[in-house]
Amino acid sequence: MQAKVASLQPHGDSGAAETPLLDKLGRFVVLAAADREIIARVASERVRGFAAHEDVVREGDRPQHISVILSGWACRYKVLADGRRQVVAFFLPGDVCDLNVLVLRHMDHSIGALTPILVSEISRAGFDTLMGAHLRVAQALWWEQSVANAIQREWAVNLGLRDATERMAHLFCELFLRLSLVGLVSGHSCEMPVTQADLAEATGLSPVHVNRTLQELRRLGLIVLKDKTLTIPDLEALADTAQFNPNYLHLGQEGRHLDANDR
Amino acid sequence: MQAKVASLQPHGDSGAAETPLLDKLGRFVVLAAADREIIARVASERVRGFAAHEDVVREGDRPQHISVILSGWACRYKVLADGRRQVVAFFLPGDVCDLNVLVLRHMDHSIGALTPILVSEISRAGFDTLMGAHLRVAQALWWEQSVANAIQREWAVNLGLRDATERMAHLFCELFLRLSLVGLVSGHSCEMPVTQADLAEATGLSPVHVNRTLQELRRLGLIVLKDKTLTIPDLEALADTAQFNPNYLHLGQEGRHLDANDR
DNA sequence: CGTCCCCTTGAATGAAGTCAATACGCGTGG
DNA sequence: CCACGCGTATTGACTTCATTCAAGGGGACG
Repeated sequence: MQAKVASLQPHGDSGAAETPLLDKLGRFVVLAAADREIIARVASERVRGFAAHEDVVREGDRPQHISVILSGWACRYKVLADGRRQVVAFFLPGDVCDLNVLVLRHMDHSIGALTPILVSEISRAGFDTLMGAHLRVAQALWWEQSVANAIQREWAVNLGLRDATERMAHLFCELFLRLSLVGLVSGHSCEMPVTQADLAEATGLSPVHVNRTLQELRRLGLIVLKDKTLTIPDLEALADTAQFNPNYLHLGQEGRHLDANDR
Repeated sequence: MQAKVASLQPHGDSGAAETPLLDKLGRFVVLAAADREIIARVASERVRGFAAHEDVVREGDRPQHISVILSGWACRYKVLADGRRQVVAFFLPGDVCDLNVLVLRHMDHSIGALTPILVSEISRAGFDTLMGAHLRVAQALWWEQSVANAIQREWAVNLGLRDATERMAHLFCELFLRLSLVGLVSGHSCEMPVTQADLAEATGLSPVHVNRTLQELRRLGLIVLKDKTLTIPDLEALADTAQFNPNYLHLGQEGRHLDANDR
């Protein structure tokens, strides 16, 4: 009755945690050594750290660079005039924060650190290098951006029609798979370094109800969450209660035909 | 107390309704005559009609072309295994349905007509022509895509933290401004050719509650909605109750510095 | 040892959903 | 011309899910 969850197995814990971006891009296109080298170089030009709760970019800013998360978690959020906050995306290691700041000049939202983070700041010039010099890299970046958009759409679905339990379960499924892409799950566990209040802002629930929802998921034996560590004993089962369909993450090696070595 | 709504005046009813795409793109970059000509040509190669409620593309498909709405309204939606539907975007005349189908091969959602529509189907080849031949056009398409993503984010905010009244009001503000971009508002009125059930799927509310919410907005004198026509007597007032901040639509002529004639 | 942050729990309230009945147009065909 | 059916809009009564308010507990850290 549930759509196929063929690719629910965590993906490649092969990836080295130091190069989450390479891990991710390499999952879509087959990068040549030169490609990998140039990504690594551009992405290490300027590295910056932020403390938890610090803003990386703020609404209204006109950033001159793109940020890539190297370690830690961040989020994209918007604030209404009366202070209500909604997190509309989580950024995990390897995620590119905002490719389109280069075309939309003013930020229409903010990006904040959820935990202490390290980000690589890629300048316009560095970006042009990436996009121009190597076709495969440009394609990979486009793909990463497209997947981010797809995730954004799925969040709308999550907020629009899933109840609290499904919503939390869905978020956990997504984060678990995304973390597995960059080698950050081990066995059935991954880090979950955010507070219940953070989860509340991401799911549109109240902190109190997040707490109750987590207890419900625990009671059902679907998750173990303790000491900032999430364990999912049975991912299929969790996916089932979440009505989670991983297709929107486009994990299917869709771009593997774009092989840098096949010319 | 409300963020500046400087650009709340409807934009340029100058645009001819026959060329909504040109209207929109021309709002970002200044297109040369040759640019306009090539867009018009590519966009008129293959035109197709769909009846209301017909699907333009379905989840799982691998479309070989990009669709641009010429007339009528469509939507992007997702369906859960148990049949629950969530609309995650409205497409109005001039909107490009999905630039990234060219990189993400399988559709992770469907696109359906809300009213009878005419779409222009741009093939991969036509798309390459657009992107390759004229830098300005490529930039304009990127911009259109980026704005679409920004809108998607705002929908998440809408679903996550606004109550029913604010949510409906917000949707109306957005649609009104987007329609004004393509010359489809006259005075304080625009078409609203969708049913209350459609609005329900877009706002994550039940049809019954949409009805009550509409009555509430009418009672407050914020909208007149009758015979598929929406009239907003006081856009500022509606925007205020919606906590609507138009910045995410990026109406500010941000790309006007990209002038095709300034070389 | 106190303070702060985070998590937890309970009880009361409220917003939106569900169910069900009714009403209104509108086109179709008898 | 009228009866019928269908999709859409409306209304009322009841239920449910989630929020709010308020209080207490536990651990980390100065």
